[in-house]
Amino acid sequence: MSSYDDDDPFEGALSLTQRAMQAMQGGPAPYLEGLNPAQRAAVEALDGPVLMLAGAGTGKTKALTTRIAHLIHSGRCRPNEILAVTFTNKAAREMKERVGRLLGGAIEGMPWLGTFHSVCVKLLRRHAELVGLKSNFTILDTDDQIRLLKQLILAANMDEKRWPARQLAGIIDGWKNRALTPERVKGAETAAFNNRGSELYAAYQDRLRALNAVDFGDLLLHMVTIFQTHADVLAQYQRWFRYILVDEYQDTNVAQYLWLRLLAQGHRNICCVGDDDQSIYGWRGAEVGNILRFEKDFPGAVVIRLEQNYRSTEHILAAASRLIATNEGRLGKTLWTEAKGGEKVRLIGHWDGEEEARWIGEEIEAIAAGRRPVGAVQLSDQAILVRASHQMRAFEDRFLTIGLPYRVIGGPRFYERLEIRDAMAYFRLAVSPEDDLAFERVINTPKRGLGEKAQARIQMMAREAGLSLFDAARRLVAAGEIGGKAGGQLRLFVENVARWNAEIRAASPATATSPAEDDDALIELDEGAVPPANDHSHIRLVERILEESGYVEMWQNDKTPEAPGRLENLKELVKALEQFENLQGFLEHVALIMDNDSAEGEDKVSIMTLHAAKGLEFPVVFLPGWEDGLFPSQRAMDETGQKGLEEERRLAYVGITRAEELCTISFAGNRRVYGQWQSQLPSRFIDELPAAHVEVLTPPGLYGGGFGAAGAFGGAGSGFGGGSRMEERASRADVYNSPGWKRLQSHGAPPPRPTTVTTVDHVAFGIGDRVFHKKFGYGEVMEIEGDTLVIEFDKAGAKHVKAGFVTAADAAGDVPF
DNA sequence: GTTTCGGTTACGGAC
DNA sequence: TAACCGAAAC
Repeated sequence: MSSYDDDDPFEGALSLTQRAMQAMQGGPAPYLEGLNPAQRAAVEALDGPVLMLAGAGTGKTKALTTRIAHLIHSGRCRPNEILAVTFTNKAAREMKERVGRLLGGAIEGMPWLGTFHSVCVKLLRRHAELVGLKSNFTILDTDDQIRLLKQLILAANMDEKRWPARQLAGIIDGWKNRALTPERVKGAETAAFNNRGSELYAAYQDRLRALNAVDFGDLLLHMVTIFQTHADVLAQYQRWFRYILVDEYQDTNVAQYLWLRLLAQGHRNICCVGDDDQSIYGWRGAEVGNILRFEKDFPGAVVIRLEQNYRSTEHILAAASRLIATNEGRLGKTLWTEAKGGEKVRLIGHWDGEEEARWIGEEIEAIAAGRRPVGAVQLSDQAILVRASHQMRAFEDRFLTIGLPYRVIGGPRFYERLEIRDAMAYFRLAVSPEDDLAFERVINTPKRGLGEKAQARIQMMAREAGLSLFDAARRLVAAGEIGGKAGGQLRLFVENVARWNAEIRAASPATATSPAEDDDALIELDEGAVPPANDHSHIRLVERILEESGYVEMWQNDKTPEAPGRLENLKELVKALEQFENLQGFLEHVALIMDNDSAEGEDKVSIMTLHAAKGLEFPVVFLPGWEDGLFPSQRAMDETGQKGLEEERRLAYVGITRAEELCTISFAGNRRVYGQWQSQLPSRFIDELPAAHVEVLTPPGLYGGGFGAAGAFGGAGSGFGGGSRMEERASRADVYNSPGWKRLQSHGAPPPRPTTVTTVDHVAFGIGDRVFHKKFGYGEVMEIEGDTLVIEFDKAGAKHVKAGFVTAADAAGDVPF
């Protein structure tokens, strides 16, 4: 065990321990103060299996991080002997920071705190050869995965249209989630994917191995395989990881479950934290059963419930609790709060989705202006949580129009963007020219005249000679077998890649191909992220790669409106490299990083899906689109029936419990679905809200104000408003019988419109009118040709625009509505 | 080899 | 509706 005592990789860890020891000599652990009894119990039950059932907003992370601090502080183990896994990088980061703060500022020193995937990557790099890989394997993302599968489907002579690669990817992911290797699948599920599923799965795994690559599912699957087939390796880690902690346990799939169970088998020092009511990832393989079964898996487990909520008002909590109570098979928790009073959950119906967006926009502005009885007035205190990402558009459109700053969380991610993936492929190729997938991606990007024919020749040469595509290309160039312009371009490409690679090797000879192998000492540097002491030569190299490859030039010459943004993103990518010591470290990091919460400081409204909102909280929350079919989602109900409906209900529960002070649920009577207008029914979940904790608002645009104000939802005595009857629930029937409701549904073919809002379609514009366009901004009408206007925009210049896309800008520069 | 066209599909999404 | 993809047109 001397290898880590005198080596420096653990320096952070040791200093953390030392600091903890010093703190201990100073008296009892200070961090234990401020915990409530349940939290304290969860922190102090250090040995043996513990299940922490932590309701929304009950201080789960506090308990978890304090527990880690306590493990270290009490001398039970060193930081590097704790395995702590989360699902997202964000959660891992937050945990690291908070543990560090508890123990006095150190954030390094916990090499095994990370996501399931990042921990598995580290382990798998160490034991790659046991599953036929080299330790420098690459990690494919979904995009690469699909392209690979497409090739295999075509190779199997199947019609890619009838049997799309996406679907096969889903099937294979499902198998991997359940820890099924191709051999295990063979017997069962032979009917999958036109009876070819298991065969294609096997072919895919072979192909991955040949490429020295893995997909995300493999990270877990391979480790489970290794643990199951190499008792010595498993035993080594069982000894090493003396304490195991798992966050969001309700979201674990079978593979993760097996992985954890194998590791915990010996000492059983495993603490799982979760909330069965917040299990919302069943559709991607999560098994609520894992958490429901914990006490059976680990007999004698201590079960601790965190039920005191510190986040929401009593109305919000009551609404959420009542709703979730409809689900069956819960472990059961009773959330309570000391907070009294506050606003009731608000409910409002709208004519259509656009009006809903308009109303929410106004409401957000009213709150930001302090015109609503909530303490929070920042835009960043407010969030809109939708069921499906396509719902975001109505809000984006509206907010662009009125100039309300917003931020979409979890949209298309930075590292998934086309230009970033292209650039990354160049970097991958420079680091390892034998990366065939990277080669394929950029060989003709920018266009080098190397089309299908030329690429087929490279492929053939590679297959015949057993070479990588790059080496095959090099050989073809050397032999002068590809002539003309293409030949010259290919030569240039090959020379470039070879040169870049040589420079990388010269810069860091040790890491270029074969990482040091020291299986005994489980020593790991913490990620590739290294602060200063960095000459930034790799930054200059990367800039040159982008220049010399012609990639930057390609976008500079591109006249499409996206091009400038893409160049901007490339700059950002180069900047991100500054955090890393070398290119290899960066590539490793990026493969597992999916969140991009850059520019968090700005004051903007957040828009995100309910899934993305888990773990977050906001003073003000809007929950639009509560309509049957949309939420609960028809697809979820079709796929898994009652089970799906219950998961949707948990999603609703997650949504409501994100709110601290004010929660507003809304629905629309009409909505466009796939371009078709449909009339909608309010969500059945609205029936399940407790009337006493809900206030029904009157929608705008309904003359007479009958809806809500005059007793919609039953008025006093039959639903909302009957404050004394906690158990009384709102009913959709109340909605239908209300005078306002009939006006919320359209009855004919024409696209519905809010009755009292004037649309601009038929507003006649004149030459010289000031107008507003949501993309181009303000401008002046120069010419009119039928319904097309020629507008000189202040910022964007002259454009031809259909009249329907602009609104009249009044003198104040404001927008109508 | 590249661009355009037309038919199809989409709307749960972390790593 | 719009975005995407493969096939036909250029």
